Amino acid sequence: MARYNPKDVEPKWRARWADADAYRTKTDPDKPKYYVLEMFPYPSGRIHIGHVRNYAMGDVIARYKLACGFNVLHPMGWDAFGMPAENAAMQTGRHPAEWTYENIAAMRDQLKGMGLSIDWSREFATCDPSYYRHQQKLFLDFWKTDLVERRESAVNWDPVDQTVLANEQVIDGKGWRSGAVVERRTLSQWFLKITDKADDLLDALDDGRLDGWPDNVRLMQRNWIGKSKGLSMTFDFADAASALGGETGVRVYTTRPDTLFGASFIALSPDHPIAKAYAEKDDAVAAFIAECQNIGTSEEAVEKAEKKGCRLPLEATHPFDASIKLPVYIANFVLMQYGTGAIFGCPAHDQRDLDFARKYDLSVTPVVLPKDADADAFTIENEAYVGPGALYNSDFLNGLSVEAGIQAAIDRIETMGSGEATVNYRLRDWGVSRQRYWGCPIPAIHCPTCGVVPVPEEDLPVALPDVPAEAFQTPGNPLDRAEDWVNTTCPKCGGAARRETDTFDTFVDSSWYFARFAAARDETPVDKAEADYWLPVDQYIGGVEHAILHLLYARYFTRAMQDTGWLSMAEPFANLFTQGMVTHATYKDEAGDWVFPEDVVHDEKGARHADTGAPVAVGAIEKMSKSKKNVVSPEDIAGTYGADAARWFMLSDSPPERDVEWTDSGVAGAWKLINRIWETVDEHADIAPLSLLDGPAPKGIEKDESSVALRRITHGAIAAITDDIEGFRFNKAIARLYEFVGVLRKSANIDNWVRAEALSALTRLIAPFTPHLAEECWARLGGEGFISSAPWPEADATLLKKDTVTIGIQINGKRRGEIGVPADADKAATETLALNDATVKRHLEGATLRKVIVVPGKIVNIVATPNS
RNA sequence: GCGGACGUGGUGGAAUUGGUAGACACAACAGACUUAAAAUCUGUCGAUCGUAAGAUCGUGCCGGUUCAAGUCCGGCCGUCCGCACCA
Repeated sequence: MARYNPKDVEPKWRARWADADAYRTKTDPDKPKYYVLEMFPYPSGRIHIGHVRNYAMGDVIARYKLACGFNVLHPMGWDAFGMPAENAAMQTGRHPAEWTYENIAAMRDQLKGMGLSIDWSREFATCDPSYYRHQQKLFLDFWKTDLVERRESAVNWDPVDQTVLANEQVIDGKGWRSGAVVERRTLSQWFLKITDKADDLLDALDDGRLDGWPDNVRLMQRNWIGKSKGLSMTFDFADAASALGGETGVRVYTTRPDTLFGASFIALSPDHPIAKAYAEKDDAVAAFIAECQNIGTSEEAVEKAEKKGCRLPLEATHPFDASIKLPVYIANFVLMQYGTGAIFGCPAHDQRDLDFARKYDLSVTPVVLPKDADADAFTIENEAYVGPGALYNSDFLNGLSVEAGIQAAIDRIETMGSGEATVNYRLRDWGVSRQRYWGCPIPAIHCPTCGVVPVPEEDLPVALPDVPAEAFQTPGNPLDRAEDWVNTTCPKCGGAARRETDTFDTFVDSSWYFARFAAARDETPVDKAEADYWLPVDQYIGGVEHAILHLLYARYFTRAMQDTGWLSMAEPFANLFTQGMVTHATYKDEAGDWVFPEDVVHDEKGARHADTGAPVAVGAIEKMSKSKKNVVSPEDIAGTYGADAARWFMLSDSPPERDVEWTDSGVAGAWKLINRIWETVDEHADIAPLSLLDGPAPKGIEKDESSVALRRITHGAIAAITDDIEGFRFNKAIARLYEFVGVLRKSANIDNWVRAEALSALTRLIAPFTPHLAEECWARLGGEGFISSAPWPEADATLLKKDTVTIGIQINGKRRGEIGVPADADKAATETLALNDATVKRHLEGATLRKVIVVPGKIVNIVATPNS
């Protein structure tokens, strides 16, 4: 008997699948479709064990649905634009395109080595001009449809690298790469008006359209959109004539208009136009604003920053009581981007306002009285009261609840004409401009005469100019310096003009790739009829780290494509599964440098370096990352044990949504099982081939106990594993397979037909997990064609019913034994059987029976009290 | 600070609606085979007591509901994730 050798077997089957074009998908309106998609990878260089987990999960679903008779689409491509390619260009002097396409080639080979059922004919990279030209077309359509806006916006500017940085790239107020202090600059940027769709993006989270999404992702999106209902209102200036900036009052936004009588100051954002007007006339104000801008936008900075303000020579009149004058400050904690960029401060009921009021010695008037509190004794010390209660100190609002007070205050302000109920979102419009070379060029032209003009469609694509690799050694965007490319003529007036040199945020690239996979056409972004057949994606699988941005942008983009007539649905992903990360222990040597796990040995003295013997510190178990060196190469594993073993291990033990720690012993366990299956199949191939199943079941097997027992196990396994795959419980499906194999190996004297039935089922059940092994087993058993085209096994319901069941017996809630009862025994019969059980009798001696609770098929609980 | 998830043997984890806690696997230990080792196979494996039958305890901690709680409720403790000066 030959030992199973994946090094020969796996490439053989992959070659045969490829020759037969086994996973090529065609649109077929007569068949039900199923679109499985895993988030496409960034071509960083090598595939990572996390990719193996992600794509193995998708492949299980794809192969399972294929076996169930669905027309399955399971494509793959590359999210290929982005910063790492430019960083590599800076470090290695290689052109981003060269680096990227080389990585793609290497990773494609690796992925193919996993034996995934992917339709490779649909592959593309987002950096292919044949992809991004359509993205440019979509953008032009969005522009025409008023989904796009050009607007000034503050950005983090790195003065050394001369580029815009994302917030995540600003560390302690400094550029992550250059270390230079980041400046805030205002640039004209392109925006997609996602806030216009905020309500629908929010509604869809709860109205059933996204029932196939995990609750936590929906919640994160809800919080991110952050809808709040409140009041926008104007506080008039007491001496409007002397106010700078040409305004007679200031507009504020509040969600707590019920606390208006507790107002003690007005605060403006340092970026507020009125603040800026004063800064021009007053150096102290200008200095304060400059100081605020230096704090930076990072979270830590914001958290530590003390509340500070700068008093303006200005007072506002209280709308409900003209005798109350409120001082106006510029305050560092007020954000220009949210609401109106100005607030009224009510220190008693807002912690920030209270901190500010204490610092500047402003009045603190409580206006909400907690239930059971005494109005005379209730005071605010250093903690604002934000809970419910009854309004007081509040004139016409007195006695109302917070909710009723909010409404009453809004009504009064609206009647007075000085404000109106307003909805605000935390979500901001999506700035898509990046001052980068390696991205999709934004198809716009700047003309000194005509302004910003769209590139005519017939001129698409606006292809990236071929700049030399050395261009990346100079700070700044190489596109700015590509004079031949930048200088062009205006499509409107024909005069000299310049191209837009910003490229799209790479999130744009990944916001519609799923549609392109399904319905690509050379001349249009998608074919609508084909997109209607395939979309939405039935099962989308990826990391939870994309729970907010990518998924929200893709949802927005689908709506925008609906508005522009390219698609006919709003939601791109019907079902979403977020899988956990693959983690591994980290190691550091005495110098504090990371050490690869393969260089670490464990002995009685602890962890040491394999070569030097120097002690190594064992660090936290973390997500595998190159920088921490805690990576395991999938190629090594596949080389030793085969792709099937790697896939099997990645899916066993841990629930798919949870993080899994990589261990070497785990893969060895997978390898053992693969061999056991092969041996079992090989031993039976001649005596129990699949051809036996062409004939009818032998007479009398329904009376043969061991045959019936094995058939029950076979059909029980089919039912349970099917259910587990449907529910993404791959770890449980695998546990079931272990059990099934264990029983089958010990089935020596059972009828061959019954064993052939079990082997047929087993082979088809493992096919989604270990496709190469399954094909080899299928062929060995004499199966016809690929197992990938064999139908999924069906469980025989009559074999799932049990004749007798074992149920537990409790006495006073404690388990005292178990009995076998007929499966259809009623309560009375079960109770009689239980009470006649010897153990039960023994326990009931000297006690009085009080009550017997029977849950048929599950448990009997006998309540008794001792006689004393 | 706000929102959410989770906490079960030495380990990963099962127990889907309250109903026999610990399936399946890893590690460990013992045995078989072997000159030996590896591989493979067999067995043991929550804790305590007991030769055994069995008994008692046991799902982060404290309390509650119930005939019955890992599961439900209240209060703590801990870990992880998301958001974070959002008015």
